[in-house]
Amino acid sequence: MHLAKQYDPKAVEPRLYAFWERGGYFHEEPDPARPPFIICMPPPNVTGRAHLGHGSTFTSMDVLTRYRRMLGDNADWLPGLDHAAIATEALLVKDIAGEGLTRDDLGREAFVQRAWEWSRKYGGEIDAQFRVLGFGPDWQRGRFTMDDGLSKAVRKVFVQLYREGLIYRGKRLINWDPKGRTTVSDAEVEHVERDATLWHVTYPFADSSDGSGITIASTRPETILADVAIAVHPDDERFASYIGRRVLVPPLLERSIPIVADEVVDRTFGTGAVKVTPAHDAVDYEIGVRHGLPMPSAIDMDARITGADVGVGPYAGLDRFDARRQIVDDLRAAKLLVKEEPYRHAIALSERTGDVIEPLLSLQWFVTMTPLAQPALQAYRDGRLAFVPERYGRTYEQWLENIRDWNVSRQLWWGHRLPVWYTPDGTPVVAESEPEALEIAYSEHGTRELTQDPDTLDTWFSSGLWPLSILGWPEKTPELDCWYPSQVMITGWEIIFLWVARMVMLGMHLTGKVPFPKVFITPLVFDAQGRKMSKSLGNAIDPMSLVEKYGADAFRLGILRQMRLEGQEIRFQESRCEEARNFNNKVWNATRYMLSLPEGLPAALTLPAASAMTLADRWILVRLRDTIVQTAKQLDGFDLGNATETVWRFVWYEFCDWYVEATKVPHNHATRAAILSFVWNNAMRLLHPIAPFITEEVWQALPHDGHTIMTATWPDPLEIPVDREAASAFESLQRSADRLRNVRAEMGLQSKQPLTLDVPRDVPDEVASTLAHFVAGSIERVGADGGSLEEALAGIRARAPHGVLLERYRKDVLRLRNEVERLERKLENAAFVAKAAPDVVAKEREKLGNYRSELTRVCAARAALGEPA
RNA sequence: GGGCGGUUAGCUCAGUGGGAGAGCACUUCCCUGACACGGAAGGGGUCAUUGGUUCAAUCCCAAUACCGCCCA
Repeated sequence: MHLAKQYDPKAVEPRLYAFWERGGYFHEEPDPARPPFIICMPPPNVTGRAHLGHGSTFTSMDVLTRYRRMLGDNADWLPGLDHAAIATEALLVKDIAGEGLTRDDLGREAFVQRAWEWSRKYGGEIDAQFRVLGFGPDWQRGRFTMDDGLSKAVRKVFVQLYREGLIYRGKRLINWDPKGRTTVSDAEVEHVERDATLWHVTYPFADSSDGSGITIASTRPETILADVAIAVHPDDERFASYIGRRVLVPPLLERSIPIVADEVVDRTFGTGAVKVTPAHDAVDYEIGVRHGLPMPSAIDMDARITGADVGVGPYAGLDRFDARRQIVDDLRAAKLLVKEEPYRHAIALSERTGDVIEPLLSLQWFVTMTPLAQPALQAYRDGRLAFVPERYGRTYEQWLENIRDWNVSRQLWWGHRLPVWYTPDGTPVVAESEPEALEIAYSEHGTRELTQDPDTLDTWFSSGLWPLSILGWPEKTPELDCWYPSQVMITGWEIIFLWVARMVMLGMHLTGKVPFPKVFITPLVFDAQGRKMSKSLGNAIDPMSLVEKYGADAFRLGILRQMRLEGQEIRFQESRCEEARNFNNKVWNATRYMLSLPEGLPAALTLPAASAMTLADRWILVRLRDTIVQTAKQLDGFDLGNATETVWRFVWYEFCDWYVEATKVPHNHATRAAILSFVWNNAMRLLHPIAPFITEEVWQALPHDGHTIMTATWPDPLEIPVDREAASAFESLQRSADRLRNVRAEMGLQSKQPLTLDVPRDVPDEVASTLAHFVAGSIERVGADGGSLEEALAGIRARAPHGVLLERYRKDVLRLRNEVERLERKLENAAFVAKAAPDVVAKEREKLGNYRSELTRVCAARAALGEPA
């Protein structure tokens, strides 16, 4: 069999993925006889593309699913797509604008039709990208949040919550996204610090014409038009006499409003007096409610000034920001603007469109959250729901403790339409279907005339049902029986509120069960300077381009090795992928070496008799066993970065650097083919969840059982014989090799010039020649050492010019004396011996003994060269 | 304002209550019969600062400084 000198992932990966998919290895049926291991994929946006974030989150899911499948679990990773209403609709609106059309020109039906076409087109694209990355969810079970079954679940839940009194319609202050032309929930608003201006504006007293008044400070003068009061703190002596008086609203001066006292006013902000605009500010809204103030609006859903509720004079129809400029100018002209100061404050932006959020009073549908939040909080507090890393539990807890009602209606067309109809007099009828609504309308309201609410539901409403609906709920399916709750939810911290908490609340409310016992929060990916990756910064890296350069396995390895269990971010370095490509090449070439052995490889994976094994054989088996145990422990604890590191180190720094080298020594030939095959087969299985492609390719090329490594069993450490004494002796050999290589380097010896080693007669030929190979040395036998093999190895000296050896000994003596002195001091300290743990003291004593005997050897060697000790 | 992270080699980061490690980068040597996407040998750190606990602190505790994130 001929294998190319360099590993070429492009020649391997697509072929193997097709092989897996054809073989149906990603698919699983519910099997109550085996422990389930179910992960629901956070459904990517249907218009989305793979990005580096998928590198950490989705690779983690793939690794864990593959691992648990090999362990024999009933493992399934359930994929899907989210209809992502705002994002998709925004794209569509932009697209049809290119044709000179608006959403309304197209009409609802045609628009939705078009959204479906887009979904089919783009949904296929991200799935294809996931295949390139080697992700292996159970594609046959893929679901889309707009599918019939899932839509039915959404309607059912809405109706149920409504009938339980947990959904209501009300006029409340909502977050309006003018660009997206829809409301968004509190969780979709981000606060960003911006430079702004604080304008100090005087409102003249209505009852005097001497020009006196009260001055307030505001960053939003355009909302002055809808002011209904001025508020001051009740204990603020500066304004005590003003309370109850009225002022005129500038710059029109056509309306008068009262000055009220409210505890919420911050006396240190601005002038200490604030304007109150209940229809356009959350804090003002609360003041308005407390004082029974009217709540007129002056800004409409186009973010333009409107005179519908209140006189707005010449400003009617102006855009909110134009109106701001105009009003400031007019205030200045009227000498009512007393101060303009630069001011830095947080403004609210829509996470979906980036537009400045406009708080508006609007009639919308809301979910009452407190009754849903209580059980979700309880589940966390009594441990039925746990976060990894734990600290994210606090985030979850605090959000639920301060939860506010959830505005779920969206003024979009793409999404689940509200199952709400209105009678001619505006009475809402909530039902799962139109026929049912008609029935209710007739029996309860005596009419058959209904109009459906035009709004759709917040996308997260359907996402919140995902762990249930993906399994067929509300139908009773075998999948639901077996696979709900799932075992772990894996996602990024940015959607703990938007998604995780809502899944828990809805899942618990509908089934009484927490949808998953564990939430594993993966780090977010940033660029190497710690900046968020974005198109505008131009620092975004397309995972597809990394696969193109290094291969999917290298991409996965590269990003996994940058994951830290406790980390909240990865500063992504592309060099890590390059390193991983080199690692894969190493794996490939080690395989080539094995395939080139003249004696060939055995047909079966059997180990030689223990008595036949060499020192190196015994060592690598011990290392393999320890690696298996450690890797499994780390995977079980979601510590994927360290699990990857563990396998990597074993493969490269132990197996390739030491064991493979040892097998080149003729004394080690007899057992090498069997051990190499056995260890490498195990190593490939350990590595497979992390780097699925190359491990499959190598596994297939070497002795193996079964059709695919995907369904091979996870290595069992108990099947591996261990001889720790031999392993420890081999480690002495390694230390000897390190020391002797240093002598070689200090002598300036070229690699082809042999270094002669004085090896005691009682060191076996196999061991002596292995050491000689590592240092490119030749062996001269000297008198027996008499001690253990380990001691003999530690004492092996090189034949080198006296000067070189003396320099080496000088350094050794210095180092060893230092250690001996340090330990002597420590052990002479009565407090240490008395108070430290006995095993610590014993260990320190042993260390001291070792250093002393090594020092004795070095001194003796030095004396033999004629130097005083 | 409340909460949470981080500060270890030039860079990105591991790590442990008993005198600190990796990769990249750097220096030197080597295309040794798997691999130059490789091998070998090196240089480089008062483990942010200050106090405390302890026989012993880079590690635990407290405060400070700086960087970042979340919530309001």
